[in-house]
Amino acid sequence: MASKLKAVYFGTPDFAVPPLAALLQDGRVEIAAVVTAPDKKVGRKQILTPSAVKAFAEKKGVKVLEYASVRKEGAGDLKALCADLFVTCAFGQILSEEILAVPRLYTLNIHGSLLPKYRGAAPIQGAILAGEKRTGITVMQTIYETDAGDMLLQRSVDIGENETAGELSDRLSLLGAACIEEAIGLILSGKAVFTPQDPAAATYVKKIEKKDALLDFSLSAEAVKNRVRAYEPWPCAHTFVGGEQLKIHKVSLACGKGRAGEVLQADKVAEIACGEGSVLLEEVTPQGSRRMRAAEYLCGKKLKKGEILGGC
RNA sequence: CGCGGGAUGGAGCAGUUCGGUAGCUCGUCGGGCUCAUAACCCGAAGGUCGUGUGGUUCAAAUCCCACUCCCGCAA
Repeated sequence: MASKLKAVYFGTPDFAVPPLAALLQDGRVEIAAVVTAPDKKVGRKQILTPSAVKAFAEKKGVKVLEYASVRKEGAGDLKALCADLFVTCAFGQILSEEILAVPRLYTLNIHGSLLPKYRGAAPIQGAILAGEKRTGITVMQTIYETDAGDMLLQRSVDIGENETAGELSDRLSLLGAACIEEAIGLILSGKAVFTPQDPAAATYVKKIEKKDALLDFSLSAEAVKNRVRAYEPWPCAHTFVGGEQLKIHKVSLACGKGRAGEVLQADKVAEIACGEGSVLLEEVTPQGSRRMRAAEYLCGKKLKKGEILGGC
């Protein structure tokens, strides 16, 4: 067998860990280095915390390169590694043409959607927001234009009716690991064929922001449910009850009628009217409290029938 | 020292401003009603009010001090 493929892995969050783990176990590949974002201050205590990928790589004894901007600082280091392959996965930074040209073979990206749909920073949330029943992983060339490179392979999965972005992300992450393995096989056997994306079918998903998670009950019940699923576990859909934030982790559909955001029932179940239909709150986190089931929340009598939720 | 909320029977909360008999909804248990029920009616049990054998006081869930744990914001 020929010498190992020398690869550099670019990734940052949890999603990028399983594919890295797969490559590290793969006898055909040698990971020369992992490139990730610098440690960030995290949590109430603002403790400097390494990225998930960095923590994993260090545990495995892999060389870690950290850059606030790999475009500006990393080109020299990366050239010196003489890599055959770059693999990017939820890296969070755009690579320059100069860096993309460094590896001897390809720069591949593992993307969490069925391209050309849901290009961009939040493909998993994008698919859920759109009410898709199916999504998947695409392995394609990383080019300067965001997620627009020619595709090497694609694998799809069903999206569960009640699946959250967090759950789907975990599954796709594992699928991504399998896909990159398969991609390595194709490359080594000389069977790699790259298919261009149809630019006309491309859609983009912007990065999710905290403010996106304030629920708008004038949308249809189904759209509200999709938002709740897409924003779980972060930034977590929420509304306001009596001036206090109420995070909403899980809802189910119902068919009540009322003004958008109106509390239709607050006795046995918490039913909120939407623009079309209604939703039953299933799991929530009141401000200053812990996550709880709707039935427990209702025991505290914080929610009153007829009240209008939303705004702040 | 980043800002803020919280800890009260098994669960979720009120009561703390202005100290004075431990309260609500739900659950549990017993009984009743019913063809039947997670529904309804009657009754009961269950709490060192986070910790300190802390301080003040005739008297502390409530005021003061210290500590522990949980959570939201911000990143």
